[in-house]
Amino acid sequence: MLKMRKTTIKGVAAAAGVSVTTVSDALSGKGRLPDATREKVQAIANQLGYRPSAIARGLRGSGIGLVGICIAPAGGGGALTDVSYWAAIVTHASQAFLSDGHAAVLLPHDVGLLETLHIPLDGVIVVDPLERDPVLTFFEDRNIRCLTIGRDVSKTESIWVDDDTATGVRRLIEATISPGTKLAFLRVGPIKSYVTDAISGARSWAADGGGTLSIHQCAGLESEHVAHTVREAVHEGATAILTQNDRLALRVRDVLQAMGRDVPGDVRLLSAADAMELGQGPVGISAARPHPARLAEMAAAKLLDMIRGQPDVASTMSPMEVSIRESAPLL
Amino acid sequence: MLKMRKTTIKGVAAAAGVSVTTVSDALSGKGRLPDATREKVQAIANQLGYRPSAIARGLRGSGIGLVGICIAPAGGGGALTDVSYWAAIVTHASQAFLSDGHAAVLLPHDVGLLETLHIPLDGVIVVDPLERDPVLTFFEDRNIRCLTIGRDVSKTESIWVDDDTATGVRRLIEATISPGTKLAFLRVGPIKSYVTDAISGARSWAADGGGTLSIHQCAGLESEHVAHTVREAVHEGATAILTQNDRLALRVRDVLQAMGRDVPGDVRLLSAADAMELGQGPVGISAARPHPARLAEMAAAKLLDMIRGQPDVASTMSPMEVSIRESAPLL
DNA sequence: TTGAAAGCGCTAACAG
DNA sequence: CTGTTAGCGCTTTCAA
Repeated sequence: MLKMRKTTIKGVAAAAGVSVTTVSDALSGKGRLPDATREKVQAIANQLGYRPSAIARGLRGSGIGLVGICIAPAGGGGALTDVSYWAAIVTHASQAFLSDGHAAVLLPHDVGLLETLHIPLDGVIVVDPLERDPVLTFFEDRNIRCLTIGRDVSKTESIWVDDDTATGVRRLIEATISPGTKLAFLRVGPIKSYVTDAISGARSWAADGGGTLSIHQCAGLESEHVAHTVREAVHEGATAILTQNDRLALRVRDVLQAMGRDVPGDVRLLSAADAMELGQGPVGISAARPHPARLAEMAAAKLLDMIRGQPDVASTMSPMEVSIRESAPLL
Repeated sequence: MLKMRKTTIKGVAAAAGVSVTTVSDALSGKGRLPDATREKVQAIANQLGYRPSAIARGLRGSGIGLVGICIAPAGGGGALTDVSYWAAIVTHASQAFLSDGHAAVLLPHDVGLLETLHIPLDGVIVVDPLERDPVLTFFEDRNIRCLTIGRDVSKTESIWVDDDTATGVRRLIEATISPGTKLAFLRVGPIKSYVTDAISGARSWAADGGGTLSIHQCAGLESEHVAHTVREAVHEGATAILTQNDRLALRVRDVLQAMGRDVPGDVRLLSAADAMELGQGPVGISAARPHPARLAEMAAAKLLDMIRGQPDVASTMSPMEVSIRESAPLL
């Protein structure tokens, strides 16, 4: 099979015996040509298998219809539930972009790699940015419109979409933890906005006389680290544990069981981020419910607005519901 | 803040008092300019925040470094396990592309949408193509290099990477189902190559005197449909059921339990596609193990070879292991 | 060692 | 109604 040069607009023009303008107009529906000409040109273009070059078209100005999705790595070697969160965001955002004629490019959360990429992006969504995230600076530097799901707490000027984790967590605690309780918050991995928010939710509960709060950092998601931290918390008298996320909650549940502590009898267990898995197993775990799909759709819509040059795009907090389960039933 | 026009190579040239050629050479390392000139130009470019336009660069020929990933929709409103399969493929393929300077674009499995997209693709991976998949024709028509994970069984000329489901399933059956057994295969959803393969694996087992095989089509994944089909199979005397995939297997397990049939006592249960979830729950389900991550890496590597113009890219079958669990223990 | 100029494929002014 | 022409930003001969 011969590798012939792709047919260009010039080829079509020649074959049809018209000018390139006529071809361009005929195919794009601009300029009112007589239907006869238009159809003739279309027929010939079709027959020649002509496909306008997206690159050449993009060169004239407006970009090429590409939007990036850049996902920060999860806390502890993401598997399980990060995947479904992540997948929900990617599919929903991507779908929203598609229905606007844009396509989503998967971007690495790594400036080194990003620098090698040279892709003409109309905008980017960064998911769960870290504190002072260099990736955000990267996009800022090249004037690429950027919107985050979750926030870089160090940036004030940025536009974002986020779950209202502070309020969600506070409500979750109020509904399930009796006043005066010693509550331990368990963190793990890099600082993301939802963690900060969860902590401030818990803090506000404590500050308003709900109880006392202590914060514990887990070295990792491995059982031994989790066990160590849980022991520490329990030893200090905590009778309720709030974990940063679902995976940590599952580990804590296992650890408590192994320690012979009853959930919720001896210790109540909560998670700041829900996931299907929390509903399964011996003792379902109460949690605040993030809405990745909704966030993704909002983020995509807003980013598209920004791309269209809309001036008044604002950040949005999305309210959370809570899932009450056996690990911390209603008071 | 002023919205100034982006600095182009011309701007840099003017600012540096040299020609555009010099700028181009200085930045791309071509043509042996004196280091003095080069550094000076680079400094100025840097200071002006100059970023060469990927589009303009691509216009000269070679494309822009984009590769598509196009995933066919799963059987019954994909959730659960499709997600992890899908995610493994997307992340691993995308990573492989990145390390070669390419970026992955998420493409819809829908020619209508694809037509609106106009993205300059160097190649595409289509995941789990359907029979006579129009999407494949679409890419073929525009001379876009295409490679599939799973195969379109109707296409002979195409290049693919696939699990060797036929052999895997046959081994799974041989290891767990005693000769002479009536085995029922349960299908659901669109025809994909792994289904065809699973069936031919089972057929070859039956043909070689292993037992008898009947094939049943489920109308959907809803409990009532599954229950209906299972009842049908059991009524015909089947004492072993092999399902097309994990989700169907989970449903069948529930249905059998609801019918008061013991697994594996009354009926042995197998799945042609493994997933983490099959290892959980009251009775773990034996299954053949697909390797999405490995397939994705192989697919990406091969596609990149094709893009580089390598002539001898061939299809590959990847061997499967099996997971033996309680639903069908070793004979 | 450097610069001028010719495109790459397409669209949008501007003439005819 | 249709054709000519001038770019879009860059790379790449080919001269100077």
